[in-house]
Amino acid sequence: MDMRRLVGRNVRRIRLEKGLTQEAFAERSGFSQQYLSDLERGRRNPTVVTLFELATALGVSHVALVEPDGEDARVTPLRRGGQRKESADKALARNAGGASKATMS
Amino acid sequence: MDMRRLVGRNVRRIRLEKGLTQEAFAERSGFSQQYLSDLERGRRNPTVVTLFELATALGVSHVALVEPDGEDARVTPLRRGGQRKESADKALARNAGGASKATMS
DNA sequence: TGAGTTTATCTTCTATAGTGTGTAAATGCT
DNA sequence: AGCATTTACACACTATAGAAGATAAACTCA
Repeated sequence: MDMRRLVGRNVRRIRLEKGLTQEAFAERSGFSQQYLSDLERGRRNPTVVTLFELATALGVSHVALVEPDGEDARVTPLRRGGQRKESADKALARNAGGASKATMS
Repeated sequence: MDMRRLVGRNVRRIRLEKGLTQEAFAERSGFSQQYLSDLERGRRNPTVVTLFELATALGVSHVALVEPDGEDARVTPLRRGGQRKESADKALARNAGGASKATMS
C-alpha cells in the first residue's frame, strides 16, 4: 500500500471532478502548483494536517483522500457492496462536466 | 478540526483496546515510546506513511486513525468552545476491558 | 505554426517530522 | 517504605515536508 500514490490519485480524481486546474486548486488551498503536481504524482508524503487542508479546499472529508480506490486496495480481500471504481486516472482528465476554465483569465 | 488530536485519540483508544502499552506498541511499530507519547497527546503531525505504519502495527485500517470520533468529529455547528475533555483520556488508561498487560517479556 | 493554458521538473531554503538518549512524574505492587 | 512499570517531557540531531522561484514539457485551439 503506497500511501503517497493513494493520496495522489484521490486528490487528482477529486480535483478533476470539481473541474479545477492545479493552479486554481493551488490558489484556493494555499499550496503551490508545483507541490500539488508532486503530490498528485505520489512524490510527496503529506502530513495529516496537510491532508485536512487539501480536503477542505476540495470540499470533501479528509477521509476521502486516504480511502482505498481500487488501484491498490489490498487489505480488504472481501468487499460487500463497496464502490467499484476502475476508471483510469486519465479518463477523468477529459472534463469534470461542471466548471471548466477555472476562474481567472 | 484538530487533526493532531484526532489521530492521537484514535491511536490511544485503539492501542488500549488491543491491551498494548506504549512501549509494547513502540516495539511492534518501530516508533519510539517517546514519539508515541507525543503523538497520542496531539503534539505530533504524522505523515500519511506514518499513519499507515501505525495502523498496520495496530492491526486496523489507516482510515480508522483519521476517522472522526465524536470529540470533534462532525462539523458541529453548535458551539465548539469547550475541549475540556482532558481527563477522559486518562479514564481509558485504566483498562481497555479485554487484554491487560500486553504480553510483555 | 504559434500563442495560451496546464502540468512536470529543477534548485534553494526554512520548518518540522521522527530518532536517540535521558529522566521525571505517576501509578501499581509487596 | 521500596521497586517496577508506564507515561510525560526535554534536548540535540538528521531527514524531509512544504514554500518560493523559474522553466521545460505538453496539450489546446486560433
